[in-house]
Amino acid sequence: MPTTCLTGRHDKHDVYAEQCPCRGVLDLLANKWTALAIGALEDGPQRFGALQRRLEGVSPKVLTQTLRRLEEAGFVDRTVYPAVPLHVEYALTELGAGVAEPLRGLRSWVERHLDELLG
Amino acid sequence: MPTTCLTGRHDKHDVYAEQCPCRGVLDLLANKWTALAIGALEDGPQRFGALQRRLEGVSPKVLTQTLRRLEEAGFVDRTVYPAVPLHVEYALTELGAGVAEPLRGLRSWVERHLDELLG
DNA sequence: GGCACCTACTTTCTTTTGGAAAGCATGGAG
DNA sequence: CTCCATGCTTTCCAAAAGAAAGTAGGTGCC
Repeated sequence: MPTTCLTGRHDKHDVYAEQCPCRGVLDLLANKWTALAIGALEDGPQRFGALQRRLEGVSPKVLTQTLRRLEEAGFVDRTVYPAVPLHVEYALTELGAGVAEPLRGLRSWVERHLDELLG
Repeated sequence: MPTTCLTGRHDKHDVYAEQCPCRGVLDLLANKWTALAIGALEDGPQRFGALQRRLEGVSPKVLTQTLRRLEEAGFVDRTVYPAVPLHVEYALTELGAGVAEPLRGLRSWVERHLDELLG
C-alpha cells in the first residue's frame, strides 16, 4: 500500500505522492535559481539589481518569476521603497530562512565535491 | 571583485559563478525528479519499473533522461541483467550516496513544514 | 524643454525542456 | 500463433527557460 497524501492537512505528507501539495513545493525549491536566490538572501535583504549581479547569468525575466513564486509560497518578502530612487528589497521570511539550510547543504556539497565529479 | 571559477580544478568552486562547472551539476541535482530518484535509490538498487511506480507521475521518457544524466555525471550505476526476463538495475555510486544526504534534507524539510506553508 | 540615466521590470521571440501517448524489441507462457 | 512483461524509444504538443529589446516613473544636467 503506497503512502497516500491528499490535500487535507491531517495526512502525513509524502513527496513521492503525486497528489500531495508537497510536489509543488519541491518543484519550486528543487530548482537552480531558487537554490541560488535563497542562498544569496541568506546574507541579508537584497535589491533586485544586486541579486541579478550575484546570480550570474540570470535574466531579469527569470529572476522576477523566481522571486514572485518564492513570495507567493511564503519564502520571501518583497518590499517596495518608494523613495528616490525607487527600489525593491527582497528578504527571507522565517520559512525562507528555514529552507535556506537544506539548500545551503546542497550548494556546498556541489562545491566541495566538484573535483571528484570532474576527476 | 566577484569570485571567479573557471574550468580548471585548482580554483575554488562557486555555484554563483556562471562559468563554473558547478552550475551544470547544481542544475542536474536541483531538480524535482533527481531529488526523488536519488531518494528512492537510498533504499537500495532498484529496477526501472519500481522507480517508475515510486516516482508517481513520472513518464518513462523523463525517468530515462533523469537516470541517464545521473549515470553520466557519476551519481548512479546502471547494470543490465540479460537474464530472463531482462531487467536493469540502478544503484547509487559512492558519490550518489554522498549527495543523497543533502537531498534527503530538502525532501524532509518539505514534508515537515508543509502544514506551515499551507496554513 | 530635451536628453541621459537609474531602477525594476515587461514584452517579444526563439530555443530548450517537460510531459502524455503510443510504439518497439526481446523473450517467455499458453 | 497471440498475449504478457520489462525497459525503453519515438512522436507530438505544451510549458518553461533564455536572450534582447522595450517600458515606466523619477532625478539631474545643461
